Amino acid sequence: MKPDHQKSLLTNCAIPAALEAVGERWSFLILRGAFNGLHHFEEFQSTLGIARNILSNRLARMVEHEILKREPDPADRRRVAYRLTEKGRELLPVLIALRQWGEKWVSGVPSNPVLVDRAARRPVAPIAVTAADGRPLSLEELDWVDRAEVAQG
Amino acid sequence: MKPDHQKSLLTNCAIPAALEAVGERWSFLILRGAFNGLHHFEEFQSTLGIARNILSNRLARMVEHEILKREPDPADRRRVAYRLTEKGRELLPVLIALRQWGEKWVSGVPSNPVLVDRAARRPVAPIAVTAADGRPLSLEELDWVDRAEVAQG
DNA sequence: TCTGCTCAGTTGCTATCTGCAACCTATATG
DNA sequence: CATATAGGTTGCAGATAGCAACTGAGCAGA
Repeated sequence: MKPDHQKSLLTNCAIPAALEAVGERWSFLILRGAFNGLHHFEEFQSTLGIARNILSNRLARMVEHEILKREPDPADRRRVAYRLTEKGRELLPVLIALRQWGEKWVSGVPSNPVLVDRAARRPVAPIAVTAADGRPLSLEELDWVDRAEVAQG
Repeated sequence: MKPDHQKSLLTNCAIPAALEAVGERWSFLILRGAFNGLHHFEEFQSTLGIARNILSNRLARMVEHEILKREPDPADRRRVAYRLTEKGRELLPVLIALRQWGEKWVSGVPSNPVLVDRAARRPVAPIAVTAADGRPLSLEELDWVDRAEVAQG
C-alpha cells in the first residue's frame, strides 16, 4: 500500500548526515557570520551574542567536520582565524534558501545585507528546485522515485 | 574598519526567524517525511523512530507556525492528517539543498528515493545560488551589500 | 453491548544540552 | 614589569530530549 521508498527514508537519506554536522543550535548562525566575513572567536561572540562555551564547542565541531578550518595567526599567536573550507562554502545555497524562506514567510522584511551578483549589482535570484536544463519545478512537477528506476546519465 | 553591514547581522537577518520555526532537532526530518507522503502521527513515529512526546511537540509547533496543517479525518475520528501548507512546501529547496550537500560531503552515497523531474524522469539539478538571469554564481562572484545601495527593480 | 485494538497523544522520570558568569593561560603592548 | 587582549575552560542552573508506561477516545468484530 505504502510506497516502497518510504521504508528507506531513514536509512538512505543524507539529511540526517547533514544535520549531524550543522544541525545544532547556533551552527547556521555561526556559518552565516563566517560568510559575512567574521573570522575570530571574539567577533563571533560579540556579533552573535552566543555563550563562549557553546561557541567554542560549535567551532571545534565544525572544524572536526572540516566545514571550517582553524588557522592560528603567525603574526599574533593569540589570534586564531576560522575560515570556511570548500565544504563549508558549499553550504551557501542552504543558508540562502533558508534566509529567503524566512524573509518571505516569517520575518516579512527584506534581510540586510543582501547577497548580490557582483557583476550586475543585483540581488541573487530566489533559490529553487530546477530540472537538469534549469527550468524551475513546482512540487506538482516532481516525483520521488527509487534510484534504481531513474534514467541516469 | 569592519564593514558596516556586520553590525546588522543579528538584527536584520531572517535566518534566526527561520530557525525559530524549523531549527529544532527533528523538525527537518519530520518535514522530509511529510514531503515523502507521511501524514499520520504513527507513520512519522515508526518511520523516524522519534519519541512520541517530541513528535507531538514538533507537530504542534509546526502547526502553530502554519508549516503543517492539522486535519482530523472525518471518516475515522481517531485519525489526524498532518499536511504541508504552501509555507511548508516552500521549504523544499532548503531541504533538497541540505540533502544534496550531505550527499556530496558527508554520507558520500546517493540518497534514496531521488527527487525527479516528472516529465523528464531525471533527477533535479544541484541547487545553486544564481543571478537574476539564471546564471549560476560562485562565491567569488558574490558580494554582501547594504540594501540601500542595491539597484532594485 | 462487551472486548479488544488502534490512533494520537500525555505523564513521569532521567539524561543530555544550553546558557551564564567567573576564571584561566598564553601572548602582546606600553 | 603591569595591564590588556584573544581564546578559551569550569561549574553550576535551567531547558530540552529521550524512553517507557499510561490514557482516552473511537472504531470493529462477536
